[in-house]
Amino acid sequence: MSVVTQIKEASSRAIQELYGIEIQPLDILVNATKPEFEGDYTVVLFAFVKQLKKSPDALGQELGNELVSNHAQLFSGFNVIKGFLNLSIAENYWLRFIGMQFANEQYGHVQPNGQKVMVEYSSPNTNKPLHLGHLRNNFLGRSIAEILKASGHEVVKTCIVNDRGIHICKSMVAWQLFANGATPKSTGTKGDHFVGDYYVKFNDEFKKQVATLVAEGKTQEEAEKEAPVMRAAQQMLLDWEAGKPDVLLLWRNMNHWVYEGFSVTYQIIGSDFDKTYYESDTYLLGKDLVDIGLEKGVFYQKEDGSVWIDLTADGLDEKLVRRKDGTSVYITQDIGLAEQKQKEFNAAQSIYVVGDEQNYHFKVLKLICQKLGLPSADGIYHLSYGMVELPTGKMKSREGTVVDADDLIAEMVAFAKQKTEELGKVKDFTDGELHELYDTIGLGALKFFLLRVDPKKRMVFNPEESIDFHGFTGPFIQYTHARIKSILRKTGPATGNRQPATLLPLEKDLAIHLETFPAVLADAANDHDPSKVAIYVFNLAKIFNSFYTEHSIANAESAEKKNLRIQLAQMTAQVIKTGMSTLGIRVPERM
RNA sequence: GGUCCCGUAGUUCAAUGGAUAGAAUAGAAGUUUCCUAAACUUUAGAUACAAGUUCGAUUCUUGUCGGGACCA
Repeated sequence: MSVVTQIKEASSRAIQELYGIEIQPLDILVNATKPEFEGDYTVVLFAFVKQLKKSPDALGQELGNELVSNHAQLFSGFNVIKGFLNLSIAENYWLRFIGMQFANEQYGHVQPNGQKVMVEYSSPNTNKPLHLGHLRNNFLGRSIAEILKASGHEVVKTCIVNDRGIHICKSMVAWQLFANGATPKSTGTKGDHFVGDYYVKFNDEFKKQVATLVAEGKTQEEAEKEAPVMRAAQQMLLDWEAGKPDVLLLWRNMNHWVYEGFSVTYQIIGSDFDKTYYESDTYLLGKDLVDIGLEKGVFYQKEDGSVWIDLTADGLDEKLVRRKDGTSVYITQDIGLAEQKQKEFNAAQSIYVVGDEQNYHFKVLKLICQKLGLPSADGIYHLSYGMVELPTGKMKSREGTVVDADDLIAEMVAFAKQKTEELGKVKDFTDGELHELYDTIGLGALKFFLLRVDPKKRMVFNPEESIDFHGFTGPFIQYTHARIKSILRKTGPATGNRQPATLLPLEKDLAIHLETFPAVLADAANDHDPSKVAIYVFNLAKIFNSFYTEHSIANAESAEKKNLRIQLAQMTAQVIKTGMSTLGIRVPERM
């Protein structure tokens, strides 16, 4: 049990003992004590002074006495300042903690709790390659899956591929017009980029045709409707729905090229899925649910035959669920897919990693599922993340300001190579080891940059400044790990039974910080927020670096000190490794 | 027009209603006969504005201004 939890529970019991009043441990606020005061953890008393009819000072003294006398192995003393009860944790407690955990490779992992969680992420369109925004999605999805696993959940990772619709038809039309039978192979192009290029060509041609039509006297709107390439794309979609063999063949080919390209990128960034759904298989789902909803009175039919749900009582609008021509809409498919996933996996929780422009959509989706009585409805959670913007503003594919995922990764890796060569610390590495190191550092920097921010918030990516390996970055943490490993190679491992009697302040800081790791992971899992782990691991590395410059490990004052410091170093490396792995980031042995 | 989100150092990010608002970076000044200087130490710098709620507000409420998203 964590120290903070122990303090909360002990305080709750003490208040019960002293005053006969029940206060839940969860309602007791415990913070790390500010550095300018004496103590390690602080109980904030203001919240109870009214209820207990005590002055903050008297309450602090009484509670402090009660806690210290009943838990001598945990607390070594206390002081009260204003309404704050500052508790000092016994040094022995930290020493015991380090002695018990320093070699535990599973430290931070929780025993399986039998709860199954689905994480749907990535979810690309098949008409263009991945960009920076997709990377945030992929890193978040992968990371939250790892964090949930570490928290004892069984995780099923899924992906829904948007492989049908007007967007892919546009690429298909352009390919027919301009490709002359070219393929990714014949042109030496990565498949997703190849198809994306035709999507761009379509738009260029479309613009040209619209301009011509406008020059001939059409309105903009008419021109956009009548442009031959647009008509062709729409016809293509109808033909696809009708199952025209040559259209289906082309569609399969182009999607296949895209998947080949994606799989290369996924391999590099570490995205994988237990189950991939394709919209071409799922887009008709949910139709039967509309009828069921009508029967149940959840939905209603308008005179024109269209079917709606009235969500005004829940503070939302009325929402269309089936058009008057009987075709279903986006949300209907999602309800159908939610039902199918539930039948297939029966997960308690279903997390959708999707951008915040769909906040409303997911509110509606969850509400409708609840009203339809789907068993999985309450477990729907939209892990909503903000857009990644450039210093110049939004990325716009039309203006060519989109940051391509493959390009960016290549740049990061190249920068890692350049920096590594400048420093010249790993000249004895083989070519294979070097490439692995560059990948580790370059991708580590990129992943850390995108994960260190609260997912909900929009963030700015500055291509020049964001490629930085100093400070609050992945490589900073990787470097700390490598340095620890280098020490451990020289000192050999710690033994369990030799420890000094006391701790220096920097040693204690490390121990305290290491002790909170499981709580941080639990917090990150609860809030679906990998940034908490990122911030934690960064702080741990920083504390270690201060400790490292101040105190020698290999040449410590005594054999006991040396052993303790090796234990601390070993455990720090372990927690960095575990923490970074939940972010999908590897840490090198040397760099 | 309606609904929702966001405004914190020059910049990029922190801060479950709690003590003097933390980091990083950019700026200034230092640290290498000693475990990897991709490091460490010191220094300066911010809650958009105005009310309210209370022992206490970056956090909650209302309004203003600014930015963004969604729904037609």
